Amino acid sequence: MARLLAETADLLEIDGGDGFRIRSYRRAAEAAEQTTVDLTAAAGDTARLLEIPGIGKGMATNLQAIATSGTLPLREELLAKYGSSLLELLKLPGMGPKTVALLWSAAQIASIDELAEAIEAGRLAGLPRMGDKQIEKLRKGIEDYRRSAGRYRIDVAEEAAQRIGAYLLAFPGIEKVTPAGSLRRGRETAGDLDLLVTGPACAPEHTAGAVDYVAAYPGILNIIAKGENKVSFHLANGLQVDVRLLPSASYGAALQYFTGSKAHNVSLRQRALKMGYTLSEWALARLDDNSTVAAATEEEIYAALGMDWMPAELRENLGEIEAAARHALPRLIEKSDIRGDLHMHTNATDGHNTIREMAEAAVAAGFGYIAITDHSKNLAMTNGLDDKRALEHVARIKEVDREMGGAHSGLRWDRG
DNA sequence: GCCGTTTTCGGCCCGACTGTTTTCAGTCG
Repeated sequence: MARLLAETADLLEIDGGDGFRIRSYRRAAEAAEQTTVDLTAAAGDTARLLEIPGIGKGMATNLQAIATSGTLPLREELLAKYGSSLLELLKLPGMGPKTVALLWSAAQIASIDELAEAIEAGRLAGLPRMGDKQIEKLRKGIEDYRRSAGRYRIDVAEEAAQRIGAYLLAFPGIEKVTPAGSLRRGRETAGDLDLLVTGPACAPEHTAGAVDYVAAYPGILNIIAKGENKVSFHLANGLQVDVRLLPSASYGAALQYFTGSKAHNVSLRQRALKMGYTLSEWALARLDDNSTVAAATEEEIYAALGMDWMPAELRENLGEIEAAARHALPRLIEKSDIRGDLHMHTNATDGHNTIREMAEAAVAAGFGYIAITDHSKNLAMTNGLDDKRALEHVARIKEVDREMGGAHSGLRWDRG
């Protein structure tokens, strides 16, 4: 349902529809994706649908149409006019609805393949806003899109963040590098990597040296954009990295802004406006005289908005803004809440560390208990413990427990 | 098309970067 509503928003945009109506479809798509209400089951209950923020009378009707017919009339109408392959064009970088509409009306281009052909045939030259650079950008965009599309596992993004961070910190005048975006929010995947950088080298008007240094990072495949405050590039694995240089006075505002999520930020800025403020990546400022209210830390920005600061993991616009205003944020499970580990392999089979090392690491992590769960011998396991080695292993566990002052009160051996 | 702590009408988030349009439109995050 969310996808169909989002597609309808895209089609409306290509069609030149009202921007606010388009935004309503986007908002409804997000609402459909995030709600815990079973929309198919609730389709007959209009009042229930209307309780969902972003769903009004029209969207309730749309959801009901999707539940019964699998689509909605407006989407069908627009698809009949434009065809579904137009939607794929929007996925190319730099390609928005206005450009798609232009290509469609001026050159009858309705798909990525047709666009590639038109570029090869030189049919784009002479169209409005289609200079050499723009055409080359599209050509490159098609290449990139066909090669790599999608999101990256968080550990991939994390490793890239560490490597780039170490490189950046070597530049004189760069003092701090902080990953923002989905990496900071602890999502499982990241679409791109946002790195915020501050220090004397990031002072306004004096960023040129630092910008050049960023753009000289050895792992860069190609530079997407390079300005006064920002450098965007692709790494060899296709991951897009946005590096932003900020004065420390704005660091909190920028960190808040680039951590997102987008939905969280939109809600937060609406709240700011209602309170007579405007929130940007530079500061929370008064609407009337533009004077800064808060900017240096996230804490003071949230406080000025009448809210508690919240961990980045909560910022998905799923009720956390209201909860923070009521001072009723939930406590997140932290690493320190983990009491033990019930699945550990040692180097007796396919682990990498000894019993003693595992036990010491567990103590250091504050665990109350661990379970050593090495493999027994079976057909699939080449290095599993036979009965004799297993008994020796247990004896060694008892020995380590004794050496480390344990009472081995709960020690037992179960053959699995 | 949605929404409401002055409103059922009249609003709706904000700024950077790019390319090409001599003053700005389009895209992006």
